[in-house]
Amino acid sequence: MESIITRFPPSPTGYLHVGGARTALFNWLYAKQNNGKFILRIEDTDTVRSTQASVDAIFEAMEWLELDWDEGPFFQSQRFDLYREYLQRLLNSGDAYYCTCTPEEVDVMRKKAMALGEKPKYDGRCRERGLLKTDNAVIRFKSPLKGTTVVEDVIKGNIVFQNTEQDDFVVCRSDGTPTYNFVVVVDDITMGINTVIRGDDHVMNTPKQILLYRALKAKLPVFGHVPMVLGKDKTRLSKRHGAMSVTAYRDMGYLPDAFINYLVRLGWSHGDQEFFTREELLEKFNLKNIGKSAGVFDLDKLTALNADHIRAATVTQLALKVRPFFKEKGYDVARNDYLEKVVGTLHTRSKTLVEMAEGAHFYYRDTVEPYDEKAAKKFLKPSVVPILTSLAEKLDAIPDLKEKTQEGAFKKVMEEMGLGFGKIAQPVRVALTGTTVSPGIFEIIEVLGRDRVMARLRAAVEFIETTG
RNA sequence: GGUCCCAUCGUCUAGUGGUUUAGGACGUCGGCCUCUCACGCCGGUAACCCGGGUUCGAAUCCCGGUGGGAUCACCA
Repeated sequence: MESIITRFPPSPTGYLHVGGARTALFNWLYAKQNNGKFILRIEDTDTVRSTQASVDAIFEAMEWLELDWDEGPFFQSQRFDLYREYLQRLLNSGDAYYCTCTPEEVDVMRKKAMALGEKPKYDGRCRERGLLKTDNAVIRFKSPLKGTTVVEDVIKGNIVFQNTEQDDFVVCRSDGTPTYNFVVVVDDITMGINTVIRGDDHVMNTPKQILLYRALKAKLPVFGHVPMVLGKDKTRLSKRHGAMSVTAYRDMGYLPDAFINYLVRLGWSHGDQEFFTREELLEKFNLKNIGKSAGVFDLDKLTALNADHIRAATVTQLALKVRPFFKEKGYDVARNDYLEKVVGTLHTRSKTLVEMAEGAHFYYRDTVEPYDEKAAKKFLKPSVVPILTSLAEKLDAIPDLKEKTQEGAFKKVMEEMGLGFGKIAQPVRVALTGTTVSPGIFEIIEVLGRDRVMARLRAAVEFIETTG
């Protein structure tokens, strides 16, 4: 069997968005799991809208998602000679012709057809005129006048198009540049692409492309059109729905593996399984189980999945991923062993890396003040001064301040004061972290270390005495 | 408007004629656990778009309707 060759062909007119990332992912998974090739091709024939910044943004996003390509990136803007050659073939075989109608004239044809209640299209008036090349001529493809063109879609099944619906579309503009449907076909043929997985929005292009394949006497690839990703209001995902750029999700603290897990699961299933590692995806992904209907992008579900992936990761892996977020917050990340300890306490309680960075704040501040106003009001009252001073004393007497060794100190204070653990832990938590929400008290004390624990306990007492 | 696609809980989905009082996950609600918040655990809520067929039997097959989406360029 010939090996699978897929491609991802973004046009560099913006960042890589969610829908694009998903088709890239499907192509990548399918190629990789079949020991095939995944090719990256930049469709930059629209020189006006294409930018280098967009090309860079696409690379950046692909890198974050860890989608590597085996060939390319190819740039269509550098392949014009090839397109010209194929254009000539079409002309030579009589499958294309020059047309001198101006855009305005074609527009009139469309309007006229529309007025008659017909489908707006070019009427083919230059089709048999045998025109030669002139300055403002375009080249049109000679579309069959009858019959049907069938798209055999591996996801949607057979889709039948009447050829009468097709008009003689332009394959080469009057300025000599080739158009999209033509270059795609030439590229896919010459790059040996045999599997085309792309968005739903391309189905209407497919019959045109099939006609081109036939005229060029090339073998058809397997087509698979994946449904769109929609926003909450069921319309095409756009800026209104929040972040479009894939890298925005990186910046919001999502793990790439969680993100691809979510993207694949949106529209594809493997029974009831929700959580997939990258390796599992590579193993289990298939075209057959891709659904036919569009899916709504749901941030809550992504977040839940992200939490699962965070929990499944090791502390070492997480430390590596969260590092940039800590840096961003101004935390000193030089000491990796400390960072890992911090991450260890936040591991199962963070849904995103951003959340983790926020939760780590108190570990990296010299002082915990100013306290959260409500927390201080509720827990840092004169009545807790004896608790804090007594606990400080007892903790200080413990030579090795580990999670396990602290219990005795707390017990003694509980007995002395005749209070439950909760009554003691909360004020201590506020004293050590500044808030009422944090990891467990014992963990915090161990990670913070004796000096800072003592200083913060003392500071809290001082705070109570000066404000109280 | 023409053409094309789609249609199971709010959302992602399982389900391919009977094993289904339609299952799971996210969300949501309630409870338990507990040093706070989470996590975890337990439980509740909630769906086969409508109408006709086919069949002993339909979420599953067929037709029609409705609804949603895509696309109609010398853009990709």
